[in-house]
Amino acid sequence: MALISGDCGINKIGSDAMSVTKMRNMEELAKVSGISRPTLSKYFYNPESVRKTTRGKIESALERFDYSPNLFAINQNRKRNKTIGILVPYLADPFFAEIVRKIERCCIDAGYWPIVFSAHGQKNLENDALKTLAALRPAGALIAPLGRHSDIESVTVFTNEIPTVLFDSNINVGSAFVGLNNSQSIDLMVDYLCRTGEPPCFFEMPPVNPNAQIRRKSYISSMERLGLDPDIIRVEGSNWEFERIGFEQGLRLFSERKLETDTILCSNDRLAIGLIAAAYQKGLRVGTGVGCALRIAGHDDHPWSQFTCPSLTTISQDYSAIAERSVETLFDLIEDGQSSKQCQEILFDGYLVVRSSA
Amino acid sequence: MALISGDCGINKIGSDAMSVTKMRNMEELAKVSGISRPTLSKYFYNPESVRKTTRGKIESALERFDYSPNLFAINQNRKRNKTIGILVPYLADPFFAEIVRKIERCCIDAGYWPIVFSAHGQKNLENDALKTLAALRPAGALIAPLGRHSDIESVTVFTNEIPTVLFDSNINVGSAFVGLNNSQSIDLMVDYLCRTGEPPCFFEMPPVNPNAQIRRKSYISSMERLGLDPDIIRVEGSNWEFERIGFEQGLRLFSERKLETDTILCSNDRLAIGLIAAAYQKGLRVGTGVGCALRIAGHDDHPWSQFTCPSLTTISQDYSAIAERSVETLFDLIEDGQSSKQCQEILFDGYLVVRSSA
DNA sequence: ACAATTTCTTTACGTGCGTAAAATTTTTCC
DNA sequence: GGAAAAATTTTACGCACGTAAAGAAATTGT
Repeated sequence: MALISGDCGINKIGSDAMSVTKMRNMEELAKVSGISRPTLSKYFYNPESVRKTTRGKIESALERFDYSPNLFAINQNRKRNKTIGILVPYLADPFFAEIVRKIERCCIDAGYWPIVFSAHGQKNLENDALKTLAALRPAGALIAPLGRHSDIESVTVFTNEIPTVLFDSNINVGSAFVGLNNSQSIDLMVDYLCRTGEPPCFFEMPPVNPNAQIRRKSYISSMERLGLDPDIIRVEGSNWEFERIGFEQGLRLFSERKLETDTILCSNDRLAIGLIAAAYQKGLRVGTGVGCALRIAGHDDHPWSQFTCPSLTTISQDYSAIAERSVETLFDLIEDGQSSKQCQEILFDGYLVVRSSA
Repeated sequence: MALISGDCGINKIGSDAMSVTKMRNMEELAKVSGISRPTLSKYFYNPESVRKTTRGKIESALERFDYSPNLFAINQNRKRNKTIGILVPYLADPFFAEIVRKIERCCIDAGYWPIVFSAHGQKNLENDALKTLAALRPAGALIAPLGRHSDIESVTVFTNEIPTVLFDSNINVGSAFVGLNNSQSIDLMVDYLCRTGEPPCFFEMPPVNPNAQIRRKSYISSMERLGLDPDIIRVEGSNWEFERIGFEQGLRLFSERKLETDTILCSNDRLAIGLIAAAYQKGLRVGTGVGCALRIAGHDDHPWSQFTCPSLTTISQDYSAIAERSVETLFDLIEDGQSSKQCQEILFDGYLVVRSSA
């Protein structure tokens, strides 16, 4: 695949880098290289597809003349184009930054061209991104929807046109979903916390997406299964500034001192990061050792949860597995012409990462 | 600008969203709407540019028929296209995630189409991104280079073809640079720390980019100006996992107890986050109050530096100003046909954010 | 109601590439 | 060395749009 990798295009010979003349299009390159344009076209699609001697001629021409095919022209004309759209709700969230990074790599390795969009937590931006994405007529799309704030109809319209795999947050649209088995993971954590200390209350994230609901429900059923009373701390706000929410709600919570347990299970790590900051400010020591007033657990294994004070006990999502499986599923969908059954759901188990906070 | 915003394209009327028939191209829409294709083309470039009655007809057709112009075709054919390439070294770094977010917004508001790339900290990926970007023949590009690991020649070749504004890290290529006045900001911090306690040593970031060098030099001259001995703690590693580096080097540092001052100025916030975690683990209390063993200061006002324990005293970069000015400068460049003088440098002053860590 | 102006339609060509089919050349294989 | 197979060239068309020019239609101002 010559789109991104490979040596074609930019000449990198030291001193005469500036002396290579620029080719305006493939036609010009055909003239100066003595190779016909259709053969060049084949070469740029896949260098291996032309005879070795021809390849040699082309590549030596590429050293003397600066040329790279126009991406817009390529993608307009290919029958099945190689663009993959990626849309996440909030790219500044390291969870998404990280998983996008892995997805991008999978796409590039498979010879596709990933284009990344972020909704920045806003519904209208998500819709805009969907429109732009549709206007690109990509081969497929990987979408982590905003969730509750998604315009379901826009997403549906999109998935009707473009083969789409949803990930992270399932809004039951499109042909497949890849995500975490929240009920398993929450169960695992509740179990661990009850085994090692007081049963946890549940510090809820703003209900921005279905995961919020599923995690709350899982917490409740896990507690009931153990014969315990669920205790849920609801939070206000519906934006994506989870650390701030955790921090501010935490300050209030600790001031009012109305906690009935010393153990708090947070709906996600970013919330826990804010909560730990609030506890620190209030002089409450977090952890499992002597002199600790509070245990705090998170969920997601956020890239920085190992650097909180104390380091955060949490549930790890297998980023690589989710990324790889999402991409694989999408490629299957693309090949099948999305004829397959409706909304296949693929869930990965989370695993417990015990650190110092609980 | 109809590229992203606006109502054209996806029909959002509730019940009959599925009943609208899809137009394959502008020609088809012209037939069913009774408006000629060139006029439609004008409309999609700028809806205001056609008469109101015509606009009404088009928009009512758009409600009955699903159509949005093919982005690849548009960008292939426009004389001056509306694509803006954005390239950052590491998108999972919230600093870049945040600034990209702001840059994107500026571009969209100006009617451009931003496409984001990340080098993920790797030289070869940066080169790949530059090639892909060049193949898009964008109107312009905003690039925060990797820095020391950038392939200067590739970047030079790129900037010779595409109007480019560099930001964050200046490798003296292209027509303009927008960034922070590091020597001013470090000076400000050194001054503050000396005024309020022991003079700081300098915890260096891996020399991944020129900022690392500039900040170190600034620290040295600030200290010398105050008649003090600079004390630099060098770190190993050259990757972008700054928290980990700060944490591991911090553990070693605190074990060996060879610090000659209780005040550490970190080259950036991510390093400081790791360092604070190390101090916590070693039982060293960070802050300015009684019983504190250590003061730690950062640099950049990382989005999460307010949630460290204790919250981080740091230098704030004005993200919005840098983003806006970069985009403005680029647009000037695009208009001028990049005829202007060589490598104009625009620096913003940082300002001190005093929190609890120092 | 008329000319002047603006907007629209018609027609036609350009963009840079993909792609298909037939003709030609080169390579492979026995 | 000749036939079969593979690769390449030639020719031609398609894609979905931008854009330009000339003429027709609608609008404006008086």
